[in-house]
Amino acid sequence: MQITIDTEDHIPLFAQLVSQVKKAVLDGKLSSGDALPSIRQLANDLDLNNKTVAKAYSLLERDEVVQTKGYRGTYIHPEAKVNSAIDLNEWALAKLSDVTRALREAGVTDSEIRIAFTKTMTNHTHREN
Amino acid sequence: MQITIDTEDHIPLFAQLVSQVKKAVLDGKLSSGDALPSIRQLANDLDLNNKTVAKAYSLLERDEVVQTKGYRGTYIHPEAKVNSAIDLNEWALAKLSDVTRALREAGVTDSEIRIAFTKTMTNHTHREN
DNA sequence: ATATGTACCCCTAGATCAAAGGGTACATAT
DNA sequence: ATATGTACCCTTTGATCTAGGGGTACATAT
Repeated sequence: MQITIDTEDHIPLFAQLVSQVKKAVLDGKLSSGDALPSIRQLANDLDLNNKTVAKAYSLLERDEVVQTKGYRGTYIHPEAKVNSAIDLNEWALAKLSDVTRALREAGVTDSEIRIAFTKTMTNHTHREN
Repeated sequence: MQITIDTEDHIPLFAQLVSQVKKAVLDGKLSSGDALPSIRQLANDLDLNNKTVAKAYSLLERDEVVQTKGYRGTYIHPEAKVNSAIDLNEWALAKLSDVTRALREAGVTDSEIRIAFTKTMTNHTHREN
């Protein structure tokens, strides 16, 4: 498969990787069971840092577009085609948009909304990347 | 009425003002129709900036704890006692907490939640303080 | 030995924001 | 003239976040 990264682009590198893999799946250029290059391999080829590629891969795994088989490498997920069409982030955006609109209509200040938001994010026993 | 401000406290000055006025209303020390000191007057007494006091007053007005009558000054709102018990910010906190919990359970990253949040806040044609 | 994904630690460079203050100006009414 | 709330302008301080990188280590299996 072909992956091109534009370092000049304003879109984060890991995000470019993620969407390119998803696009390749939707276009049929990658299908269930296909092997992806290893993290270190791809990082080397594209002249990216390991962690940038690792981040993209872990996001793809969470979206079930990719399956990691430990030391055996990373492969396209059986349900990849379906899952590539689902955009978790857009759903999150919609959900948050609903709430903030309701809060604003109730007279809550933007500033207050932000403060309440960061409070929920810091209190809520955080881990994650 | 008595208002004491603790500059050393981690709680914002305007927030201290707001909660002290609400508390005074709940305790019956201030009741409907009572006049509050003017913004400039109170700022001078407490050695605060005008804008800090003005911010507190405008929040109190939004919460309908206080009523501003233009050049005639600021007075306690008829419904002040009821409205002093309502905490808009806690409600906002609860609402946001619900959504972020749902998003997290769906596998959305904290980072992604934050990004989606700021997107809703910036896109949504903002004004406000 | 070597390669796999993964999990930590630290760091930098930007951006954005809250809180508070400083200043100036305005219409309104006394 | 004076006082009222209000609406702008701009600034500083400190905090927090993203994206990205650097490094090191680990268990697993070939």
